[in-house]
Amino acid sequence: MARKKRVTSEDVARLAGVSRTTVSLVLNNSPHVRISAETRRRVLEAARQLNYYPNAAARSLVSQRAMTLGLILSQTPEQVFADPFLPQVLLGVNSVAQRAGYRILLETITTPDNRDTYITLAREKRIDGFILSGPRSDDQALRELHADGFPIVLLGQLRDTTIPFVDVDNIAAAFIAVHHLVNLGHRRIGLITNGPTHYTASQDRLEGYRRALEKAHIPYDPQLVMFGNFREESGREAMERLLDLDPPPTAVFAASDAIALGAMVAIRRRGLRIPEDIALVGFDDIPLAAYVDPPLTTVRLPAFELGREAAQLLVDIVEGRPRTSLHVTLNTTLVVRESCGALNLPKTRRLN
Amino acid sequence: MARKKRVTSEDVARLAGVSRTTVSLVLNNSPHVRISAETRRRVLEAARQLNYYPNAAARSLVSQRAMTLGLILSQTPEQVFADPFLPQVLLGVNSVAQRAGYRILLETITTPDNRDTYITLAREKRIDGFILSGPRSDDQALRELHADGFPIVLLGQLRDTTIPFVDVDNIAAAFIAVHHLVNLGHRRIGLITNGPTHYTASQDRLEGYRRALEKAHIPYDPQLVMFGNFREESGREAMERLLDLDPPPTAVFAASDAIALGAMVAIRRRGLRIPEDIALVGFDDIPLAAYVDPPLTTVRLPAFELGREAAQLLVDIVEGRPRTSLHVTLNTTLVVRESCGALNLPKTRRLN
DNA sequence: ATGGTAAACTAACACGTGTTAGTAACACGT
DNA sequence: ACGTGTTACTAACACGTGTTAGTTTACCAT
Repeated sequence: MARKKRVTSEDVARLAGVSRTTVSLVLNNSPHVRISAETRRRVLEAARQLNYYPNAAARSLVSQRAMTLGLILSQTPEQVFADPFLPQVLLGVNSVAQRAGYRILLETITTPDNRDTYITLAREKRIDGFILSGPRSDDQALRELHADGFPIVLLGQLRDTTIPFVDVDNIAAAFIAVHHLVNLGHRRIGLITNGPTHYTASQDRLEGYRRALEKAHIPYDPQLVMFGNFREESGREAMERLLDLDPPPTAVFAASDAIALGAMVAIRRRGLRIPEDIALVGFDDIPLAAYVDPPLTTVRLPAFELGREAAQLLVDIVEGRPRTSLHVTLNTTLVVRESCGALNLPKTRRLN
Repeated sequence: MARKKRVTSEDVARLAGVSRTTVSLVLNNSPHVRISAETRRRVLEAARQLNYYPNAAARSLVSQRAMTLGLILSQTPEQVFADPFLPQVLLGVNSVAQRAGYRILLETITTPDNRDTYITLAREKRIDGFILSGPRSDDQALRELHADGFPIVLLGQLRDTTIPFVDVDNIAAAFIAVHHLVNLGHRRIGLITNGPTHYTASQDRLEGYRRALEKAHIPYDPQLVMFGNFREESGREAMERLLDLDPPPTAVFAASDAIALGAMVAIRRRGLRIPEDIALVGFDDIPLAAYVDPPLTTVRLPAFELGREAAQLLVDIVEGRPRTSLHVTLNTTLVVRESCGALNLPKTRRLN
């Protein structure tokens, strides 16, 4: 007996004995319009009774707003697969979006050639703006979209553009990490980057490393700098090359925890101890970091906050709210555990 | 000089010198209609030249299809926060959705009272169907939606409904895990559930445990069964109570890796060794499992496949494709590492 | 010539909402 | 009586597309 026909505002109007316009005005709480309390009650009652929900497509067609934000992950499948921060970033984005009445459309761009899928999303007006994680500098369509005034927020940076972004201060973070090792007395400190230097983040972490050395009047030695490619395996290989040096470094800053994990494997294979023979500091604070043996000293990435700030910035842009700055840089914190040697624990074995 | 005005199919029609209908027919490759090659070429050229993208709202208004699927995560914030499978499930869903031309709208329901947000999503026709992870049996609105014929696929199960689902065979998985311990000679095997038994998954894993004992003619001893609440902490406490038994079990099946991790802490605090004093098997195969000391033997959850199958099932339902079964059960695999004692490794210390 | 058919295209409606411009009714001050 | 303003409401347009029913043109068999 259930009406299969869709319920429209027309039906609500008829039941309440008013016009469709009045229904719209009541349901959207339009200001500048005074509707009598009695009429208002009748409309709301009719809507409830008919279980009326306004059609989203019709609404966004006329209002020119999709009330939807895109979250675009531009990463290789493996990167997404093992991304321990995705849930946290997502929650951060969600917390803001929900309050502001937006939904989240999630898209993963696993190969550069289907990058146009998020351009389509924007051009079709299916989303009002998007957050792009992992922007690539060769993305021409992205620049065009930005030039057309489409709201975009990057998670990460594109140095040669003015596109709004939210990012971590990688230079400062790396500086603090390396400075910490300097303070512990190390003078021969190796670096394994998390990725190639055409990635802004990798480049910045290298810069932070250099500045920390400079401040301590330690000459920069290119031999001590190795380049990883995000994968654990590359961290292991880089560490092996560092250990082959004569003399090897006494401490190493691995610019990602994945790299650090690989480095730990290499160090152990040589029968060396952490932190006694080689002190190690990572970057990211993935969940694993606290569990490895010894627990990894690392730089904590404020994943939830990154998502939250990016969403807030995007919503502000979409809604035309003025902002003092369109570039947000968040601070990191150094989480001191045992791999750096700063904590002198009783010399009994940890964990068992 | 760029036209700020939106480009519509009207503009394309004008430039190509045809009617708007012809533009639509060409762009949508409508069958049953024969358009001359020359006209077709002119239309496509005009569309390209004007950088035309059809408006999604208008299209979905008239077609009554949103071409969007919802992915609803009904979990507490902490659960989402630390969910190591979310990225994989997402990729699985994405792989199918992308091929079928659907987008993914992601919603997280962190408290039971904003559960109506996904009902709204459906009623507003913003999505054509959804995948619900973590359904609760007291969700009345969900049942109504299903009764109205709205396409829904559960990730997990709701036993007293006929709602389509994709799930893992928890009974078989637990059976295999416990059977493995039996094969290793254990007769006094403890169980720590991952959650309360009103969760279908928890209940099923308990059932698998019972069946494995039954098959080995080991009497079921309620004293050996403890109940966790998903959190690591609860695993530690449960394990302590198991160790207080006289005699304590020689092996324990922890029905989630988080629980197993907590159990490991408790075991070590007593100065006992894994697997020599207590053999341990977990469930989930989170990334951490391979890294803890000793590496955890556990049941691998096919996260990517769960997402993929759920999406495929949902797309089939939405598009009215006939399916032989609306209930999909996926198999798990037992990943044998060292915590169960099956691998007799050289007695040197692992990891360092 | 004529009727019939197919190809190629178009006019016009439908989808469901937000909103502007307008109207009727009424109160009120002069 | 008359203009002015306010209240409470409605008619009608706009949003941009898919699609049905219909029209014109060209071609062909009789």
